[in-house]
Amino acid sequence: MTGGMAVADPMYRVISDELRQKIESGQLAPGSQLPTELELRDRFNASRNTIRDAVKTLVSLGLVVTRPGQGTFVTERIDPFVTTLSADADTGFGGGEGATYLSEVSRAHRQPFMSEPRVEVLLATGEIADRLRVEEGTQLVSRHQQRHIDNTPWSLQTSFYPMQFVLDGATRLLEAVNIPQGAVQYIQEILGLKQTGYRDWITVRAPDANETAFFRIPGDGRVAVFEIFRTAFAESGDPMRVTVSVFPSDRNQFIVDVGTVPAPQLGTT
Amino acid sequence: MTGGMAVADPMYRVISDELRQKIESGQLAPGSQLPTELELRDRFNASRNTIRDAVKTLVSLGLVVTRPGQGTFVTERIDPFVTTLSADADTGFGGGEGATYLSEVSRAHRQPFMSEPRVEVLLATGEIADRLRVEEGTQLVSRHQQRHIDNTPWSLQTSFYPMQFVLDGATRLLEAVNIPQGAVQYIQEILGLKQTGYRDWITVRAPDANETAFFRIPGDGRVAVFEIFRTAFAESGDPMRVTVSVFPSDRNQFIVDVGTVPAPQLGTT
DNA sequence: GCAAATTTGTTCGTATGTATT
DNA sequence: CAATACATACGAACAAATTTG
Repeated sequence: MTGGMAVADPMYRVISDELRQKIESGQLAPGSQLPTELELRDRFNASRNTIRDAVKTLVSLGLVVTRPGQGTFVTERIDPFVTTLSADADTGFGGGEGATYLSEVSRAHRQPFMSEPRVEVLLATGEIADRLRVEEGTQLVSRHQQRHIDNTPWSLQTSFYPMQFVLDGATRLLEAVNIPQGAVQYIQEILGLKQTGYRDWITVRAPDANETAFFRIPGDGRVAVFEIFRTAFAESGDPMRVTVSVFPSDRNQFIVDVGTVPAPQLGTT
Repeated sequence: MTGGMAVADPMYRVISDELRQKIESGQLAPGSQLPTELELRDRFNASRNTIRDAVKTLVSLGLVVTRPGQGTFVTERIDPFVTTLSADADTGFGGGEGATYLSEVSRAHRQPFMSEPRVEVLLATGEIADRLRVEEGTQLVSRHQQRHIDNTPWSLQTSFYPMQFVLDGATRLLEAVNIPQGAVQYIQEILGLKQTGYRDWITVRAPDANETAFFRIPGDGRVAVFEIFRTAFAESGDPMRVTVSVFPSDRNQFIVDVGTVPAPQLGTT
């Protein structure tokens, strides 16, 4: 342990701290414009590059956004969409997916939109094979969808099913069309395979290039994404489906109810 | 729409993309050192500042870490700790807290450590008052704990109880000592108030100054934190406790089980 | 519709500070 | 103490996006 006196913070940090304090105290309101870089340069008696370093840390913290040709603005919070992961445990239908997804969103007075699926046949790779408990190289059907709410890109979802389901008669899994009653219900109707539960595995990571483009978030990883692996189980205890959903963390929150919980109060924080 | 030809990416982006590809393809293994800034400057025929911009975007993406005096290294993944939020629904005890926390961690062959609590009496503020459904300004007891695993800082946890619980006899809530059987159990024993369920509200945000210091994560928001609000409900349906837990997203993942789910396979992704 | 002004983005050069080996 | 490597800071020039006159 060296103890000793603290060294002075670098100048860009002092500047960003002062601006940060002004933002977090509300002195600089959300949506309002910061002084321009040249104004800040004069005000703090620093070079423009040092000002830019200070502003960059604020950008990194998600406190401000910069717009070329316009200026730097205090971030406006997006009204978050809240997904209940533990919805409808009895029916085996999960929160935030398929048929339940649409009704959940409508309930919050928002306009949902779900793209037609992109369907592929592919070979199981490490992570997916692992979760589905099949051999690597097993043939799978993947159904990929983009989901929007109020014209804002909201999530990317890909479900993986064993190709065997199709061979056994669930041919609509291969059609690039939404399944009205939901794939879970469809599989039960055709194959008699009932989903009795699921496990959600929640992680957070930096977005890849596809995700930054679709969600329109910065390409430098400042906005992380949730990646939720949902493994659905049949009565036998075997996995019957894996769904991978990606949500930008700046506009998504999740709820998990355990035990007896009163109905949520809409509009509550 | 202007259509038109795509303009060339800036140089620092071209450089970071090339390095990124080398890292993600495994050509640069985790833990290995990148060429120094001066070497990269010569290799890419750019200025050192431009190289630094490229490296900064990699840092921002969490792909590399820089160490002054040493060099730049490919990030090594931390073996994540996985918390089951839906644990023990029957008993009303939640995953990842108090008594269950210790046993859950031990099960994974890790060494847990929980600090003695810092206890405070304070007035309910907006967010907490809202979730506890009490008036702003109501007196609350807060119990704050730091939790480590294998000497790595793991989470910060603060629980809020109505001060009335203490007045009604649950005086140990005010003592800055761990409650062996857990506060939930203690409250039930003393007050006969049974926790019948809880709601977890999962968000992700940039860490504040305290959190960056405790978790030893960079102060610029590159590593986000989970913030999980757990509102616990009594039989009456009224909230009896709010617990706020903060976890760095680089070393934590969460599981939610809904319906019938087979036991987890340890060591599985 | 266009040109000028404004504002942020990229790139270079240079010098000095700080941490580690 | 010296060498190495990243961190901070300044100055300068030009590019690209946007707004304004």
